[in-house]
Amino acid sequence: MKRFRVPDVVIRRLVLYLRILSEMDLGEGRVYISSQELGDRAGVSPAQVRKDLASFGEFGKQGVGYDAAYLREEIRSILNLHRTVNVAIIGVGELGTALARYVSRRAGRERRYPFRVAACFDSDPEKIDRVIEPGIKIRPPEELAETVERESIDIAVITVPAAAAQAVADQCVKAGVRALLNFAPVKLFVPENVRVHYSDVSLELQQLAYYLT
Amino acid sequence: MKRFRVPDVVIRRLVLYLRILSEMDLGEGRVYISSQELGDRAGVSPAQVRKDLASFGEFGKQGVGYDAAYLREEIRSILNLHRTVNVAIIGVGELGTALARYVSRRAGRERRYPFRVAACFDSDPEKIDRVIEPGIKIRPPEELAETVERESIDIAVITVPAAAAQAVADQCVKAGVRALLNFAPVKLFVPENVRVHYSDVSLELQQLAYYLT
DNA sequence: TAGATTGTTAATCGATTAACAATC
DNA sequence: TAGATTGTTAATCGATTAACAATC
Repeated sequence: MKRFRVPDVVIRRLVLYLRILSEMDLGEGRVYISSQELGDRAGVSPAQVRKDLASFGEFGKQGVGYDAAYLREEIRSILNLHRTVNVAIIGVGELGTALARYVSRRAGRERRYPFRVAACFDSDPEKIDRVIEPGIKIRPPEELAETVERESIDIAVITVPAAAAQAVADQCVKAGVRALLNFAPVKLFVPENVRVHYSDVSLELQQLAYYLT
Repeated sequence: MKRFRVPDVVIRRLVLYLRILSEMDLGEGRVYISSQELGDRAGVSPAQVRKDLASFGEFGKQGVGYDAAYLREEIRSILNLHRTVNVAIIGVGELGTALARYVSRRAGRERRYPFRVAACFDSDPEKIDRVIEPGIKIRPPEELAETVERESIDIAVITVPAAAAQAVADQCVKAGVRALLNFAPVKLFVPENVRVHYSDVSLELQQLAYYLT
């Protein structure tokens, strides 16, 4: 599978499909879902659904549709969600705290939620050793490199002030982290083998403002 | 300006250009910036920059570039950011609180930041009347409609649990809100004259997981 | 003037949609 | 079998890039 490079936007929709399949109640027997229905629920065309899935293999039966439970597990595999994904949160302000708790609580609740908050960091000496959630203690930035190594950190979530974000990103990259989720309102410059996603409230608000009136 | 429909992705980049121009130090005299430099800083090609701007008019001088301060104000106008944009936050858990404080503090600090947290809502009776930031008191959901009207709410930020998000969106739409920023991990179905943007941490983490290995 | 950079058109690239043979 | 739906190819659509005349 994945003979060719698959566009980002396809991966994004795969996550949506997985979510829909995970929320479906698959009580008794085999449940099939058509590209039409999956598309309706995800807000995309049936052709899009079929094409997206076809990037990775043949998962359906003509005339019948897709076995929901089977497709769900196939997508989980494609997305690397069958193993634990270790996350570090850098910057434990209000947002960082909220995210750390959200992710760790959800992991505690849902058996299939693969993300684990493996570490949290803050540069404020006052906060070091504070426990923000059972099992999650705030560490100082000096311990970043060794922790990334020891805990096999896969993704660093950056929730520090904008002015500090690039330096934090540099440290993460140096420590070997290959995926960043940046909440600071700045573009991060990283080597091309490192992937950065952004979550930027101010940007969203500013974009939405355009569509007013 | 805006003779034709401008793609969403252009508006998104306009926000980036605005941010870069706003962060530039425009001390003395006229400062010019070329599409090359603006593009470098925003991470897009110079041709892209010129084409994006050309959707709205002619802002540059051949052989010279763009007057940074002038372009900044033009983009601000295009994006509707010259007037106050009123925001309501629905759901004042940890994330909602963090966002309310972030936006209102930034508005207090930056003279040109146009967003105002005009109201906050939560359905928990315990939280009603609690003040989360000077001038921002939590209101009960029953007051949503009248508040949207009275405060001219432009954008509703939805930070309620996933199970409640669609109902909240319906209420917002009914109350006349035309733009939503949804943090709950669900697709919202709204009339087509209402715009929804999403900020979805779990989705981003799941998408990033794909690129590991 | 000469050099630089815009605004714009044409060419390219890539993603979405339509359509239908294959087949369950 | 007949009806339904997939997987896939071709057609369409739209966005990005390249190139260059206009012009500061």
